[in-house]
Amino acid sequence: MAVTLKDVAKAAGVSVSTVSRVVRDAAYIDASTRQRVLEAIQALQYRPNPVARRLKYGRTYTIGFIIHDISNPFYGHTVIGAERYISSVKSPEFDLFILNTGRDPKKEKRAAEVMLARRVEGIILASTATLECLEAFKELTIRHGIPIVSVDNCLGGFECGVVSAENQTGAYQLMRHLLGHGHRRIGILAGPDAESHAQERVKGCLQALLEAGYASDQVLIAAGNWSVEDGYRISQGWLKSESPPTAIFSSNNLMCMGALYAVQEYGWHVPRDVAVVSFDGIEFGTFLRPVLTTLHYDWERIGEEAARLVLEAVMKGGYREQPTRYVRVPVQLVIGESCGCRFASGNRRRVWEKGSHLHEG
Amino acid sequence: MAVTLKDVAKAAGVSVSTVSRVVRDAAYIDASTRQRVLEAIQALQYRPNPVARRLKYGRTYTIGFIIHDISNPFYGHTVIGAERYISSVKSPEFDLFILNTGRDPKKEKRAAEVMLARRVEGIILASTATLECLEAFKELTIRHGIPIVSVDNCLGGFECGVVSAENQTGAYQLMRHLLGHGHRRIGILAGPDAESHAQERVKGCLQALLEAGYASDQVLIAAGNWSVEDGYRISQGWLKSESPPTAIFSSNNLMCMGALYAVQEYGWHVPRDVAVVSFDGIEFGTFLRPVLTTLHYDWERIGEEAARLVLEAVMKGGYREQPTRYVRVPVQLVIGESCGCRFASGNRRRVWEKGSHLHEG
DNA sequence: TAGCTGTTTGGCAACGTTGTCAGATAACGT
DNA sequence: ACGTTATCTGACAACGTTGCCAAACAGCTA
Repeated sequence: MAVTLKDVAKAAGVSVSTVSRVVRDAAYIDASTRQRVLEAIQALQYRPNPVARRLKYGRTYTIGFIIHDISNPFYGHTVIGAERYISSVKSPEFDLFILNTGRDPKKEKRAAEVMLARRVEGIILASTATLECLEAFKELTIRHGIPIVSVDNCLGGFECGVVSAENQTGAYQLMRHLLGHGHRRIGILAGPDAESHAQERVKGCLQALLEAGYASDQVLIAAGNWSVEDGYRISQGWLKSESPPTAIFSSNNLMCMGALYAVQEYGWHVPRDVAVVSFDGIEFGTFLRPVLTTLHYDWERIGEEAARLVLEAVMKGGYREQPTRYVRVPVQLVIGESCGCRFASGNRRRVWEKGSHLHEG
Repeated sequence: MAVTLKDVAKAAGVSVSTVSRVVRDAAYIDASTRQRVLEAIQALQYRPNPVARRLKYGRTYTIGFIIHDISNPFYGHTVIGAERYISSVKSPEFDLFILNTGRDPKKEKRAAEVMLARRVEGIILASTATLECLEAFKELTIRHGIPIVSVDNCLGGFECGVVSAENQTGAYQLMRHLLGHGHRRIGILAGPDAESHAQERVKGCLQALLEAGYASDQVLIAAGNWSVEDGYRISQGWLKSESPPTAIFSSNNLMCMGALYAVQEYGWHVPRDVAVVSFDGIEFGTFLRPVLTTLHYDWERIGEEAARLVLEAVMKGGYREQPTRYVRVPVQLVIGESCGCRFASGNRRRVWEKGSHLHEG
């Protein structure tokens, strides 16, 4: 069906080896022969068969991307960044094999096996790995030598790359800004204890609180699983308690939306009755009222860096010669109205214009 | 490096053919032999090499997914749906090869060539194909026999599958609902003229307007390119005109956000001064104030149907025996506050609970 | 002329599968 | 005893590449 080297060889009146050499731009080819072969390739519209190449080289040139939820725009941006980097690498060209685990723990558990079956050469992990899965991924690296780069989560127990935002200093900045408005009682919506970036964000918060001289009974901390539901549930509990917080710090965007919903349902107003800020922006968040005060960072860049790290490791044959590497992506405080700043809404600029986020300093 | 049939054969003391037969579950295998082979497979953790299989069969078992913007949650849902369907099909297993074209016309133009180079067997097209690209894709189908399924856009000039929402009847419903509030002047933010679903949505609008006895000078129609910018620009123009609309119908979510922004910037209030409704919901749109009145439909389902159609065509060897097929996904009117209904906000339910959208009738 | 080096080619065996073909063995009816 | 059939197995040639090896030939030097 498709045009092969053999067809080109016949058309050009040379051997298959010669055509292959021209295609691969190898040395020792007569100029006139090359010309003839190139013409035949052009005429027949020959395209090398990547499958045959892969078999020959015993490699798949495939990077697996395990992702929790592509429909979350932030992860979508990560995919875009990773795809951009990977498609920018020519010879050899790599494929991205995307596996969306959704919220299905079964699928997440099977992810490692799927990756092995597809024989991916490296993995980008943008999924909250449970302890059980962690073991499986550890095995992938240790027994099969498949390098792993984790997005926004520092996996323990084995060598892997990590790309994440400046979690601690970011949370510190955001919390500091919030505290500038003088709050008596702060609620912190944390992520799962087991996840390193959740810890880092809490750490940054506590650092700011400590510096500002807050007492432990002025601070509420509760861990959610990053979901809207948990943000809602926890915030609701706080609001109904006898001393509700005057400000809520959410560790991610989804929980923040849950918090906003809870506040609104309770009949309170943001920021008049309770201030709300969030690590992570919200896609099209400027259309929310009040506009959120958030910590903004470039998710495409995160995807790009993850792809770079994993490809570098693949080229070098795993992490044997490359120790765990961390890449930190800078964050930027984006001040909106939800923190209680006196910012007039007329001051805002259109957020869909790239790079137009307001920032402090 | 990796375990091959040969290794298993040696371990089990049989020939490669025999192992292959066991793996493929072929007939004529002695029970005890099969047992021995299976044990060897288990012991050595043998996994068939998909690359070798593909080469042997001369197929790639790959479906290309050309997507305009994965970071748009709606397209993200489409990917999830397509991925779910494709991964549900076993023997043979197919891969999804995702190509994000972004807003880069160059990349979009090269998409067809990339798909040919990767030798995909079918294509899902969720990208606004320019006329130029259309020619390239036409060639893919006609000359190379690669079936194409278009998402939300009916490509002309060649046989292909189409999956889209009930555009016309949906727009009709939504517009009818809007008209129920008695408007004197309606602005319609349309999509590009060249795209069939843009036309269908306008058609539905006009149908409702005609039925309601609206005169042509009461209706404004302007075509945008689905972007926030265009929605903003066009709406701004309308608002500044001498007789601004009392209601705006947006053909998609992004343009609607632009419209909301323009209205707000102009100092008007939705829905008091101008009502706004939109085809397409907005991810987490219930967190917007006022809550939008929209037309909701299941994007995962769209991706699923697209994958089903394209796989069916691939199995049958192109569209030769299968005429163009349309799949229409039902829509649902979701009534919020932006249309001017008296709906109290307390009535709303939490939208992140699946399937909890309010609907009429 | 013979021997060397350098360039240009084609042949061929892989890579890991699959499926055909033929050979081997056992079980059957005549 | 024979052929016939059914069951089981191994050898082998593909699939489209690549890269090694050797062959062929040119242009050198001695």
